[in-house]
Amino acid sequence: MANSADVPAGSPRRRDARATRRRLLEAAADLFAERGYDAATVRDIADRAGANQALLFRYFGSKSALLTEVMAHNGQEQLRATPPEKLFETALRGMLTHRDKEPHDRSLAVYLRSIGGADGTETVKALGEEYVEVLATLSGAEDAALRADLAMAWLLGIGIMRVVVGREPLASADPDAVCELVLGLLGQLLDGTAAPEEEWPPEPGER
Amino acid sequence: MANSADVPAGSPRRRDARATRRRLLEAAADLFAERGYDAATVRDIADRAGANQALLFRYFGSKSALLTEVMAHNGQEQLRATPPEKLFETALRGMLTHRDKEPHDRSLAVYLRSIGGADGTETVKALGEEYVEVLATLSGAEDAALRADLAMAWLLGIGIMRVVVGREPLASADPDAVCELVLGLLGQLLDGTAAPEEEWPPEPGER
DNA sequence: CCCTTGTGTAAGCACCTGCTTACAAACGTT
DNA sequence: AACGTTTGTAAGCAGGTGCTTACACAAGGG
Repeated sequence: MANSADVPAGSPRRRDARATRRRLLEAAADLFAERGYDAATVRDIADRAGANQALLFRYFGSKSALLTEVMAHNGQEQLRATPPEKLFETALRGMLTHRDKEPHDRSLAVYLRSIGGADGTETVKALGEEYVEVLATLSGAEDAALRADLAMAWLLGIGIMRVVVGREPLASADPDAVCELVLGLLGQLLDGTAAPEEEWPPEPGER
Repeated sequence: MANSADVPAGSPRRRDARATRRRLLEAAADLFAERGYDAATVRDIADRAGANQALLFRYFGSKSALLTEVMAHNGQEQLRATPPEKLFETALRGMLTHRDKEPHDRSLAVYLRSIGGADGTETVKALGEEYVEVLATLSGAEDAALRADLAMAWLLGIGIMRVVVGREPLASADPDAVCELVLGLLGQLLDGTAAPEEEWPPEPGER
């Protein structure tokens, strides 16, 4: 942007802190999503960014601070740009259409691959909490929070099956087919029309 | 009996390879379940077993071989002792009534905490495959395998939410309440009676 | 008794981890 | 040109990892 004109077009600047910082952020998002937070090393991140790892610590302070920035940058755009009633489907489709090439939202992949980890996963858990809070607003049932947890659990499980385990036929299934199966049942769950007892409540309309 | 008199009665033998081996196996099952495979170190395992870590490698060869033996020992008992139609509920209740003190089946906890890991998780994935195969036999639907995957995904997600994330209110919810909510919907899923919005195409034969 | 065998132990090896430091080179300013 | 600041680099540190080696001790048999 505020680039000087005396530099040849191909190489904007040889020394550009902001570009390096951005490359590090990008590489970190990639590797966190591919391997999870713990398994992605700062050396690998710096290598993929074509930078020295000392710069990573100069610009971000620590590996966990890097994760925080990655999640803040990648994560909450989708969350805030999506209306609550579309949130689940959007997130589900985001996972189902997961492609490594496209610049898709990596926060879910980071979340899925980092949950089991030991260190610094507070940041990723925070993202999950935001999701489940939005989900809870969709249910009028008395135990809305529990139902939202169960919905989030299914979303999480489907993502793990698909992205990290890669189980077939789920991993290659048509996203539309999966969505139809899941969203129908999830609607029942959140609406409270899923009858716990044997006989269904005759009046579904408490909301 | 064949014990020398100068040894207290409680300790049968001071040098007992099989007892040591068993203690190592037990300690490994505990720590794999508590922290996941990657985060559990061989030093911690040996310490909890009250043994030297060199013995761990003498008896098991490697850490991943230890995991294999733990999963083979702990895992498949429940799987084989449970009739298919009860499998899902048994596994779900096993996770919901998760207590660290009781000598419950740890294989599910190992599975949940080790999935995201990088090394040697092939063994834990194999257990999941056995589960999903049994689940698939419960469904008469055409896409039984996909439905079984989705059921397994929910089981997995609920387990992760409960034992690794610890999200409330799910983590403290009454197991019966959760089972009622989940099993009802899961029955629809596997039965094929879960109807999405539109009516189903009579021949959904494309992939 | 010595000698072999099985069991337990301490120390170490090679490597990896996040992170730091000392230093070189490019830049902006004067 | 000389300076201080910013950007980049190489080397290293302290701690941890899975795993190995060398060795002490107990048993049991000849």
